[in-house]
Amino acid sequence: MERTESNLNSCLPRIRSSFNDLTKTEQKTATYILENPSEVIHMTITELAEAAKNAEATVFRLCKKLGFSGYQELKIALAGDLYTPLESVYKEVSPSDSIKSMMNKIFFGINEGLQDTLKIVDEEAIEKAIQAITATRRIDVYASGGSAIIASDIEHRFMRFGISVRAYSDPHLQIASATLLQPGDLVIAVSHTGANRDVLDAVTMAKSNHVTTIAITSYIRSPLSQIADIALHGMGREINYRSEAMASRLVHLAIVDVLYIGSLLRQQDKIIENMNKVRKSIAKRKI
Amino acid sequence: MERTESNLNSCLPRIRSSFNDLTKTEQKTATYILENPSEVIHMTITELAEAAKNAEATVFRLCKKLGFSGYQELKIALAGDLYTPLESVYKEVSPSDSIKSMMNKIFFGINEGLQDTLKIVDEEAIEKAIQAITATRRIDVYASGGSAIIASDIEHRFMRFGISVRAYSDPHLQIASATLLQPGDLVIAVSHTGANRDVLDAVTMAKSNHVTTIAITSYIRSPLSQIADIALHGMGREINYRSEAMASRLVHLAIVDVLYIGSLLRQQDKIIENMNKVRKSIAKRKI
DNA sequence: TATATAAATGAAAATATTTTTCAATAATTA
DNA sequence: TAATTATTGAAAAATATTTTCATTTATATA
Repeated sequence: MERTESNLNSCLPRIRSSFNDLTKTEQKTATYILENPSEVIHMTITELAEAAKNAEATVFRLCKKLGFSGYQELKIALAGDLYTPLESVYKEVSPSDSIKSMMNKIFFGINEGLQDTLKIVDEEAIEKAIQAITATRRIDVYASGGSAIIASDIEHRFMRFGISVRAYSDPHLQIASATLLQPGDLVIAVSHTGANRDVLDAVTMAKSNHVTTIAITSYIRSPLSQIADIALHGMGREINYRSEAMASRLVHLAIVDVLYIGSLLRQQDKIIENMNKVRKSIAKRKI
Repeated sequence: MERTESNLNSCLPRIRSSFNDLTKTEQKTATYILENPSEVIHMTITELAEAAKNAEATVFRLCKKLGFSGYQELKIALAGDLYTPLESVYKEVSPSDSIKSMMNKIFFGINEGLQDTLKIVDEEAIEKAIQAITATRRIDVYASGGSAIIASDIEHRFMRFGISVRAYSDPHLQIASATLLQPGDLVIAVSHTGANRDVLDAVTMAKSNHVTTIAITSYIRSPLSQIADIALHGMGREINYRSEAMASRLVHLAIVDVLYIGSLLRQQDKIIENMNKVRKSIAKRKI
């Protein structure tokens, strides 16, 4: 999926999110920028190239790859980043931390992930996703491993709309469901890495059936983002303690919230009726 | 290129304070910048000169006069001025909101929930919960509805510890599992309201089997919090659009992260402790 | 008011920076 | 291994910037 040029408002999160897709020399430059952002905003492309020990052309290609129109745009975005208070303090959790301190760091990391997501969000893609959701009668959700709970959440949430929503974490069921989909149906695929083979296969199958596909991943240039019709990214900077894609799943859930509320607002009348029904039934089970 | 010592974070204020000292044409340019800052950061000096209807040299002189080393420095400073931090006023999401604005509000609401949780957190309870988790060999997790995904997440996460963890969202299975639990086992019950009858029944049954119980809810005085041995609360202030416990489930997941990382760190302690024991035993043998 | 002086301005030249192109090299695939 | 593709940097081309300088405009003074 291609990116729009309209929302280029942040540089560092973008670099982090795309880092693995960069070439070796590009990574050298990217690292230099990540480590010396406040120097870079005063440097010419020639100076940066020299500092990062490669050619101007490489720096320029990096700019393009990150979605900027050129070096100037990157610098402008970087300057904006530098006044983010969040950029500053990020620490690793250590065994000697108090409970309070540990919680502080974990919660702060989550919030950072949310903030970064806000910066790199492709509003147009969110808009398209919401439109796709409000237009469909059936949603199949594919995910596995840690992302399976995101899929369950999507199932649980959108079910209230009265749409048929089903989450599949089993690869065979994913393919089976994808095979049976028809134009007008919708697939949402969730994967932290965006490189899960089973999910990719299922999405490919769905696409061959002319089904609209939405991807939710943490990496902009992941294979899943590439093949999906609509790609959404949560920038989940991770707490560095044996992180198991921790913050990212919270960020992905937050994106689900956005899709949910967005869809709700788009088709209030139809849905609110259903939701009230559901809420009343549930209330009976409560003391 | 020459370095500047100029303070970056002050282009617009600097223009305002120097405005009266500027010449007529300089003021024309200054006015244009004041009125279109977000355009200017993407313009070349030639474009700005044309837009403000005067020569490049004038624009350049303005830059110098304002204390910048050149046009680039002015733009960088301007980009810094322009950075708008996350909306601090929390409002309800409305259908007329843009995608960006909606996301801002939702993400901000989540962060507020996290911050509030930090404020009211019972560190002692967290500590006890972590101890209970690291001490047990079996965890059964009860939840239903929207909280079921929290339960799945707990299952998925703590499984990696090598403990037997099983999440039950089905009321019958919850009761069945609670009936079979034995002292030393652990129950974690998750419920947003803390008033789900089935979960309450299962927890009561578990307690009658002398099993330690941990509750994760959003309400301190909920029935579930009252009967559980250890009660954890996520303050999930909700986004006010027909919220179905939205932010709260993210906050609850964040609490799970805290328990997970906390347990991980404690186990590390335990390993070091064991190593010390071994070393001491060896020392004794040397007497 | 006319004139001298200083300040302001823009056109164009001189620099500097940026993009683009392209050939060489490295990596990958068949 | 050969063929193909991707990566890279040097250099050219295109743009952008700063500087210079002649001209214009304003200001002060006789």
